[in-house]
Amino acid sequence: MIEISSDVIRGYNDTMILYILRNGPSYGYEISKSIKSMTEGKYVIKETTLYSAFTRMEKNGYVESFSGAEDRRTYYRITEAGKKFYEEKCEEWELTKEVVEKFIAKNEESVLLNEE
Amino acid sequence: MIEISSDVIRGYNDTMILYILRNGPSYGYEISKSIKSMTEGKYVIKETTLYSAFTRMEKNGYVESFSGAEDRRTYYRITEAGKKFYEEKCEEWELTKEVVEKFIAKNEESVLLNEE
DNA sequence: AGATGTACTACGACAGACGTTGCAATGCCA
DNA sequence: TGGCATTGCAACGTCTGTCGTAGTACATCT
Repeated sequence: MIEISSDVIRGYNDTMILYILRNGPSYGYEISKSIKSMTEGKYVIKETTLYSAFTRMEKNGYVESFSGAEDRRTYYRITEAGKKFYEEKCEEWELTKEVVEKFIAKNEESVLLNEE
Repeated sequence: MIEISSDVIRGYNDTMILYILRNGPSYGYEISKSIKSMTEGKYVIKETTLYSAFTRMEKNGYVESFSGAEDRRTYYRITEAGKKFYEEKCEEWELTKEVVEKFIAKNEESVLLNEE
């Protein structure tokens, strides 16, 4: 069973969270459920990772927190800076993907190309 | 100018190095040149990152080092364990890509889908 | 009453990346 | 011949995001 290494996702947890918040405010537990269902259970964010991402992003001005009126939850809303950051991350991802894929062998093809 | 964040590549530096070593033994400086040219300068691995990757991978048994007969370089050769590790990383990458891409908006399309 | 789910916080450890520095040999150009 | 760039590597310490562990508290279900 192959698992996603957190080292890759590292730095993209924020992006995932912001993606969800672009559809409206949400809170920790709901976001973690969203991520799990969107990835069909392939990726489940750790609670500590999630909440530390909130504090980091709030400090950076990418999200704002507010208390729910009827419940004890802490909601988060994406800011303009957060949207901008998200879009930059999307562009960065395209570049990263392009770079990494040059080093990925797809099913045994062309092992001996010896490019340089 | 968008730059690749090291947080994404984190954990894939080893994979890149192993990819190159699959074509035969090499040494630090040559590998860094290869990575740079293969990515058309889009990614340049830091020296410290490279050499610390060598020691880590040697400790893990993914590479073996030996001294060049004619020069003062330290060469590295990929081991069977290294090849196996590399192939696992390739599979992991496919999965990671699939997961991350669910959270990437490609050029303003479908911002309001609200999937859940 | 106890288990499970919801919702969040605090603390500390770990590992990979990276900045900085240092050093030594070589090549080259002026 | 002097100086500078390039090659090639090692040691040190710092930073940051992730994650393990633990704890709190309330709600609901059995």
